[in-house]
Amino acid sequence: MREIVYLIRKLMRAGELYSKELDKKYKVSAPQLAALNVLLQGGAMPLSQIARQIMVDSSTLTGVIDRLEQKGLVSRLRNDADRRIIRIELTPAGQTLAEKAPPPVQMKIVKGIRKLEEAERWKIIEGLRKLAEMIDAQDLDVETELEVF
Amino acid sequence: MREIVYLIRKLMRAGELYSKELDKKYKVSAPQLAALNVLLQGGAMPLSQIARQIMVDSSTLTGVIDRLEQKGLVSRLRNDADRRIIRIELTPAGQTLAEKAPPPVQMKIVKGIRKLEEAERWKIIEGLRKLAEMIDAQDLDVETELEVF
DNA sequence: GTAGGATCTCTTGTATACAAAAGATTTGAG
DNA sequence: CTCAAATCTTTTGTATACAAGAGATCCTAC
Repeated sequence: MREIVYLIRKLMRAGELYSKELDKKYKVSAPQLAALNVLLQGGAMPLSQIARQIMVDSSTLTGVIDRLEQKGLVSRLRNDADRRIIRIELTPAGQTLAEKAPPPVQMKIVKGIRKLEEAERWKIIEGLRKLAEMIDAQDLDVETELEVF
Repeated sequence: MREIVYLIRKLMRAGELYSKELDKKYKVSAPQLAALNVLLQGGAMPLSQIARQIMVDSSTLTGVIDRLEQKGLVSRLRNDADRRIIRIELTPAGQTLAEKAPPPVQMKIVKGIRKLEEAERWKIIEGLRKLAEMIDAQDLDVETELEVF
């Protein structure tokens, strides 16, 4: 039980360190790469849609896109039909990078997973699913749960 | 495979939202509560030791402790034997809060886990362990793994 | 006893991350 | 048609988070 919390924290930390590493070598962090990948898969799209896909708040993504734009990897295009929407588009440089670079975070795990038996792989997925379900089922009500302690 | 990444991200996000919720209701975030709990268990100790236990960089923890100190939940005590070390100590208010409040993050999951069969619980732990091993085994070398793609 | 390395905390700089609210624009209700 | 609600992006404010390096202090080898 305590161990579960510990392990989750460990995964989170590994993800962060990985992102820094990526940033150092490729000048692109994990969230930035995630955005590029979404654009590579789905083509130009509004910021809000990217945010949904990578599960990040739009306000967070604004900054991420800013940095990608500064590096010339994406550009913002105003849509004349609906002027609220700004479509984010890969530049050629962004396209190249997105194609060349691996899916963010994934990589670290990918290599390890390849070595596992099918059964082991399932164990991981099932376990994570259970955790995710658990989190979905409960609303974020802190109060109620406190009484358990 | 993609699903694993998605699920991990989901867990991370749930953790963040949980922390904000906690902060709103108890004026203490998850990392702050984690620090308080370590102090409750282990008594007054230097910042670096707390950092190790909650797996956070010392430079990060400095800010966390600052905020706890501002709220009067901990205090910094200079050690005369070794003047580099500053022992962090729970104040009475901090002690009360740490005793009353649940272990951070844990809670959300705890409630769900209680409902699971032993076998299910094992599946989760085994899965997470496998992931964690995987991450330990590999160094953070981005380069090598890139070639796979 | 002193210089160099080790250890501990803190500062600086950058990047996430969220909520809340502001600003611009579109849409829908009446 | 018009005004309010909804939608989309940004801004603002706060909290993590890390690395790199600064500053203080201790310890060890010589």
